[in-house]
Amino acid sequence: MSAAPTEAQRVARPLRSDAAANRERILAAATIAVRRDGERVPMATIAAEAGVGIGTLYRHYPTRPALLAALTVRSFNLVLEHARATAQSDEPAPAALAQFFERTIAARDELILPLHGGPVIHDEKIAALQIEIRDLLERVLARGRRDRTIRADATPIDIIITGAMLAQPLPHAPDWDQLARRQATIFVAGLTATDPPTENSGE
Amino acid sequence: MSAAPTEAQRVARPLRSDAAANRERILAAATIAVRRDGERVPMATIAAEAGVGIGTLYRHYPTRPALLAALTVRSFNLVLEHARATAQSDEPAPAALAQFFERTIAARDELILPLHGGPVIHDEKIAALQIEIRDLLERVLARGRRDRTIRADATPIDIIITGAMLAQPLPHAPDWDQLARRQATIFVAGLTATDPPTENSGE
DNA sequence: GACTAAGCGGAAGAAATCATCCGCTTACGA
DNA sequence: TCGTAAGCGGATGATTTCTTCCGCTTAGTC
Repeated sequence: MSAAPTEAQRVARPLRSDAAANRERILAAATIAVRRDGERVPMATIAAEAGVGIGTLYRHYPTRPALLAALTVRSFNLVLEHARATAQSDEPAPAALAQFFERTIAARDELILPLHGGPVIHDEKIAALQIEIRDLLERVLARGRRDRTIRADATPIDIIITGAMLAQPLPHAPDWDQLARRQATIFVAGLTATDPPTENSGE
Repeated sequence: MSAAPTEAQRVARPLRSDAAANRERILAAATIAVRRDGERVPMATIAAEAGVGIGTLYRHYPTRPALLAALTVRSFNLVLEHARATAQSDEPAPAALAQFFERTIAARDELILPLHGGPVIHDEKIAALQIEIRDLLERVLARGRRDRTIRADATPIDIIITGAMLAQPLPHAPDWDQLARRQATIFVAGLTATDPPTENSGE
């Protein structure tokens, strides 16, 4: 035991450069393939399109769920950055949220978000990211509620779900970009508080 | 040729009663299975859950796309009924659209709508149904535009896409019902014209 | 009740996909 | 430059899934 390098040393060893590059190519190819063919796209297809052998793919991601989890983590990390920018924005809350949707739409080619049916991915990292995103968005919504620019019943989940929907691959709609932007605009308009809530009794 | 029954006679022959019942069970089981496991759920699973042999499944729907097309046709037919009811409603346009979404959410366990990624289904019947639904919704929107209750840039595609999103299976959200209804409410609020458009110049 | 064509079911061969294993190659530290 | 451990790749056996085929059953008819 004492002769071996410590755990920390072994864990800290960085990937060899070719391995790191391959990992990146696999993630990029997998993102495209999954968006195009769905989450059951054959592993061999992903490997071929990444330009690596099937063995290499399986070494980096030993199972399909592991690969899908990696794609999802990467996607939520991107969304998290957007949420951070949104939370730090000085704009009024509705404009900040509109920017959040706009960023999500712009980045949608990179995003694999588990909205569609299929096996759910259980992963601690993903759960943690979701919570962090939720909290950031809640902060924006709370600010909007305080200055009466956001309706009282809106929750961060509403924002996340709508964002995920806007990021879905929609093969049939060539003008999906324009469509998505209008959907976002309409939704943000709906989030905006219509009236100062003088009438306090909910239904 | 002259000795054989005419085409019309053969085409018109109704299904034997057990065959009709099996077809119905297959469609019901397939709807549940596809919503639960995704569109690549094994045909054998569907057959088993329908309580029929695999051979029976394949006779009714000789390929997976044929089965998926049947599910989609059935779903769009349901949506078409909702669209008809919406078009005939005397309510103001926003309330009528809210009802449309409410009906879609209530029926979502029956709906297989091709929003998620995966192979697109090309089918004449489906295309025709989509057009019919679109035209009905356009009528409602036009009415709303005329009396200034619906924003000018909303299109029927916006309504259909949002409806399809609300009908998606979302495995992780146990309170998806409540969530979906709030999403619909927010979206309808966004559809509502904010101001009489006295200011006519666009941005 | 008996006949017949429609329909059923599931065994089985074909095809696709998964996931491993190990000999070869290469990055990188000395 | 050399040594070596990390990494690569694809052939391959196992597994899953597809789809056909045909003998048996049954609804509908006379």
